[in-house]
Amino acid sequence: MAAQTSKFTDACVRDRLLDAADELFYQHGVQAVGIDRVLAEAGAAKASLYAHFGSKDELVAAYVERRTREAREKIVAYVDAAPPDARALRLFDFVVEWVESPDFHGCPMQHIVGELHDDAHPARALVLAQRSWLAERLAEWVRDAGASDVPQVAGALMVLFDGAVAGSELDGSRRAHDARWMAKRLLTR
Amino acid sequence: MAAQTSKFTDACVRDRLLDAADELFYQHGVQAVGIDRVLAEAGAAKASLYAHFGSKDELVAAYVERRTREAREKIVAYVDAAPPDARALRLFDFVVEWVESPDFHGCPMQHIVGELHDDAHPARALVLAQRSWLAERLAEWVRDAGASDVPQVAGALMVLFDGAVAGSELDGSRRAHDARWMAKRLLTR
DNA sequence: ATCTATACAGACAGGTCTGTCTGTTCTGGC
DNA sequence: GCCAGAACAGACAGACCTGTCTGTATAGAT
Repeated sequence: MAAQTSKFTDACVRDRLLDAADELFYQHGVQAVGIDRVLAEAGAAKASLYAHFGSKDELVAAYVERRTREAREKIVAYVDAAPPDARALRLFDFVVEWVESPDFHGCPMQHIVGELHDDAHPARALVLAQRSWLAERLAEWVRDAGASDVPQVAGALMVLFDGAVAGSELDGSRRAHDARWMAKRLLTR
Repeated sequence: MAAQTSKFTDACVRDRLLDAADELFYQHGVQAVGIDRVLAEAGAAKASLYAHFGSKDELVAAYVERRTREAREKIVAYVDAAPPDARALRLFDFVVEWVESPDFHGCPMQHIVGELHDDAHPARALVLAQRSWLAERLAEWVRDAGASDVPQVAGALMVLFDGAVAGSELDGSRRAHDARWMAKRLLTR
C-alpha cells in the first residue's frame, strides 16, 4: 500500500533483515535465534520486521525462499557451463566446491526439515518445491548424458546429492568426493 | 546412592520418562517438546525427571544414547543373518524396511544434528560415535564382500545410507530403494 | 510400627520468546 | 517550511520454558 513512494528504503530494511536472518538462521538454527537477535544484527526496529514479514514464520519462509532461489541460480550457472552430456556429473563438482567453502556447515534445507516438524509450516513447502526442481533438473541432465534408465539413475543421483551434503557436514568434504566418485562410475558406462 | 533398595521402581520411572521422551522428541522434535509435556505423557513428577537426568539436555542425550544403542543392536541382528559377503548389501535391505515402517519420519540422528547446532551438546558426541561405529561396520562388510577398494566403496555406501534416510523422509521409500539399487550395482562387479 | 527412600503434585522464580502498541526521529516531496 | 510515510526505540502483555523447592503419599525393610 505504501510501497511506491520509497521503494528503495523498503528494500533496504527488508534486505538488511533478510541478510541478518540468513546469517543467524543458517549459523545457529531457526529455533535458536530469536527475533531480537535478528533485529540487533540488522539494526532494525521490531515494528519494521512485522511490517515487512508479518510473523517470524514468514521471515523464516522468506529466508528459505531466498536461499532456494539463489541456490537454483548458482547451480544452473555452474552446471550449464559444461556440455549437456557432462552436466549430471558436473553437479557433483558443484557439491564438492560448496561443502569445501569455508562457511559450509550443512544444508539449510535439511536443517529446516529437521527443525520444523510441522508440515503446515510455510517453509516446508518451499523445501519440497526445491527438491522437485532438483529432481527435474537431474532427470534432464541424466537424459542428456545418454543413460539407459533415466528415472533410476536420476533417483540414484538424488540419493547421492542428499548423502553428500548430509555426510559432509559431519565427516568433511570426503563424503562429497565419495558421492562424485560414485556418480562418475554410474554415468560413465 | 539409593539405587539398591528399589531398583525396580527406579527403572520403572526412568524408563517411563525415557519412553515418553523418545516418542515425543522423535515425533515433534527436541526443541518443540517441553519438559511438562514429557512429564504428562510419562505420568511422572518433575522432581523425578531432575533426580534421574539432571537437566533436559541430559534427557536428550539419554534419548539419543538409547536410540543409537538399539539401532546398533537391530542392525547387527539383521545384517548378521546374512553370510559375510552379503552383509554390505543387506544393510540396505534394513534401510528399506526401516523407512517403510509406518512410524518412520526421518533419521533421529540427522534431526538432532539439524536441531542442536551447539557442538558442545552432549547428544552430538553420541551421534558422531554412532557414525564412527557404522563406518567401521561398513568397512568390515565391504572387505568381506571382496571389494577391491575397500575404503572408497565403504565411503560410498556411507553416502548412500545418509542419502537414503534423508531422502526417504521427504520423497518416500523410493529413495531407499534407489540407494539399494546403487549399492548392489557397486558391490556386484 | 516405624523409618527411609522414592515418587507424586504443584507452586514458584527467573528468564526468554513472540507479537502489539506508543511515541519519536528522519527524510523526501511539495 | 511543512507534511506524510517510513523507520527507530523500547515498553508491555501474555505465553512458555527450565529448574528449584515444599509438602504429601506410598511401599518396603527392620
